Amino acid sequence: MANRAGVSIKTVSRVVNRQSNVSEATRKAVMEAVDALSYRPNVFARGLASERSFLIGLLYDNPSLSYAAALQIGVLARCREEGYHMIVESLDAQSPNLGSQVHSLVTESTLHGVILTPPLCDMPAAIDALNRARTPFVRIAPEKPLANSSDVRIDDHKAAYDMTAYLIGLGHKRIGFIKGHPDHGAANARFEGYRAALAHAGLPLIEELCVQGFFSYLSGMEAGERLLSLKKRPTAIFASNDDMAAAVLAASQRFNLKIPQQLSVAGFDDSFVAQVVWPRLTTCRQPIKEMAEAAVSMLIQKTAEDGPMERRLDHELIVRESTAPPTS
Amino acid sequence: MANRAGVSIKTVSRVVNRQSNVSEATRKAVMEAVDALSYRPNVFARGLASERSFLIGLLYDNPSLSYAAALQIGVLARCREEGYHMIVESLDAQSPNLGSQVHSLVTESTLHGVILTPPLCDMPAAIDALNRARTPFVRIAPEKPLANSSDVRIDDHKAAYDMTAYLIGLGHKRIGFIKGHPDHGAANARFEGYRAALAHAGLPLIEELCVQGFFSYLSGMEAGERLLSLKKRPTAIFASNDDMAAAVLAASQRFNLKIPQQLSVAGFDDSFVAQVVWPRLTTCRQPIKEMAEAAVSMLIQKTAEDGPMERRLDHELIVRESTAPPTS
DNA sequence: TTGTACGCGTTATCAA
DNA sequence: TTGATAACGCGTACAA
Repeated sequence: MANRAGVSIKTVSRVVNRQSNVSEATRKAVMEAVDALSYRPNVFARGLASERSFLIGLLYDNPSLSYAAALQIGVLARCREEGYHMIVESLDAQSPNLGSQVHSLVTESTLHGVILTPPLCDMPAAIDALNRARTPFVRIAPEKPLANSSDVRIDDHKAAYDMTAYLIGLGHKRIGFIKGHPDHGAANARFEGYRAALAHAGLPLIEELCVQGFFSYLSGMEAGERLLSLKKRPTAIFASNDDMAAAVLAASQRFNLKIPQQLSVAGFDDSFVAQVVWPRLTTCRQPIKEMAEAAVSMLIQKTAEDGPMERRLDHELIVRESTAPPTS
Repeated sequence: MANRAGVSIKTVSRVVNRQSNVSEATRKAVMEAVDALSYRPNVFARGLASERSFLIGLLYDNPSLSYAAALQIGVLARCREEGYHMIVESLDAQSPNLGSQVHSLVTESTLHGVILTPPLCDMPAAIDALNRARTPFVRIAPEKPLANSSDVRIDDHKAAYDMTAYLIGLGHKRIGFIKGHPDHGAANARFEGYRAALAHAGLPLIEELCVQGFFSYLSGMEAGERLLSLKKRPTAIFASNDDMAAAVLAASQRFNLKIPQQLSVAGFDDSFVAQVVWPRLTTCRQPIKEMAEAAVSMLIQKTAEDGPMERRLDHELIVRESTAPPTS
């Protein structure tokens, strides 16, 4: 114990926890001892004795690794600043016992808070379990706001609207759309944004130009091939994420289409692949790291019962080489 | 407590920990109660009372997100099977107080074991700290074996040798090589493998064809541009990982080079990008997920003091569309 | 095969 | 402002 090295007994606790009621003199003495012995309060003892576990749970079931990885960077950064740790779990959103899995998880570890990523954030079973365990959570990019629940998101509707409007502004009239995974709220919002932009420009929504994808590269490939096999193919394709857009790029190679001369391709997320494929993707940047940081901050501040908060961050249209005016 | 619901008191502990000395009858009774009350032993109480924390730490400082992400999938899978949890921390390998950071981390959390990824696995400060805290650890793809330390790896030397030999077999004689980050042991092993294959084929090692990269896309881009600007440019380029190989693909676009007709490109890892770029990359598959699983298994088995183990997994040459015989 | 007492390192409560 | 003491929920050692 540092108390021996210092002067007092478990006033150490007060110092470590930055409580008041400590004289500057003893505080200093304790801090020195802490440094000298490189003392660190044991996480388990803390967790056991108090409510505070200093553990943030990141729960995900996401086909896109890059999305989850980017999220983690933000979570880790904030955790480090605040002396928290991140524990990550992958769950199957479709599992019938998702609820009990989540419940086990949080009661087992008495997590300080949980970050729910899509599509988990829209699973009633998960949310119920969290509420039951009285564990604070914040949802990332959920389908719709929920009473008594915090979330952080971008305006997916507007983002997709902006992208579509940009393509229309380029002169495109036949714009294909590859939808995202139907379980993800953001996917639907993006499709609605696309529709709204078409409508606003007086362009018809053409059924055969809207095909279902699932955010995965493979699904993007299939969707892309279907769109490019059309008798009247689109002059531009807007995919709901970058992985699928990259797949469209690959598919267009098979059809011997020059990008962007014969086909414009746009993605969403501005993930790593967007900058790695050739031509680089025009896309919509989602500030994933910042979203993660905001989520952690909300969880930590939540010590006081402030009620649910919502935080909406800005997206950004990133124009690169995969889009251009149609040639015809 | 489930004991009330069941019959006995803390025989629950025995059942939960799968100890012997429990009659089938009581075991069943307890299990039912456990299910009924959805009881979960508290991680903190366990960690405090025993040595076992059921927490595996994954420590990384890796420029490549995809590598870390792939690793996590494997770790998570094994953890789930064994009832462990994964806590991940990102560290700065260059930080002067890396040692104390690692030390804090493990003493704070009494981690059951730690997985050290490159380049952390070759940092004496980190290893010392772990030894000091008497925390078991296994190193992924370290530079060289260490006394008293477990590791899991592939044979990077042979893998690079195989790839180089494949390119030579195709007829290439001027094969550029983009090195990986010098802090990563695997990077050096790969370069040596490349050299050995050249030597074995009686081909000279041409200085200007070997350029330094750092595993990042950007560094691959710069290295690629340098190689392609050469008066006598190589007919093939072998990059130490896929991110850099993808960058070479992009760079070759600027030079108006057709892949693979005018330039063959090979990568390493078989990461997501390898299949997403066009043409898809010929690469060397590293079973990252399996390596991670093996690492966790070693950590968990290590309950008994078996001494250090080494595990070497197989690599696999994956030939795709980015390589072909030279045209000249 | 099962139960009892004790302690793990910290925080919380209440006195001093 | 500080210090004693009792939890926190479990595992371990030993007794029954």
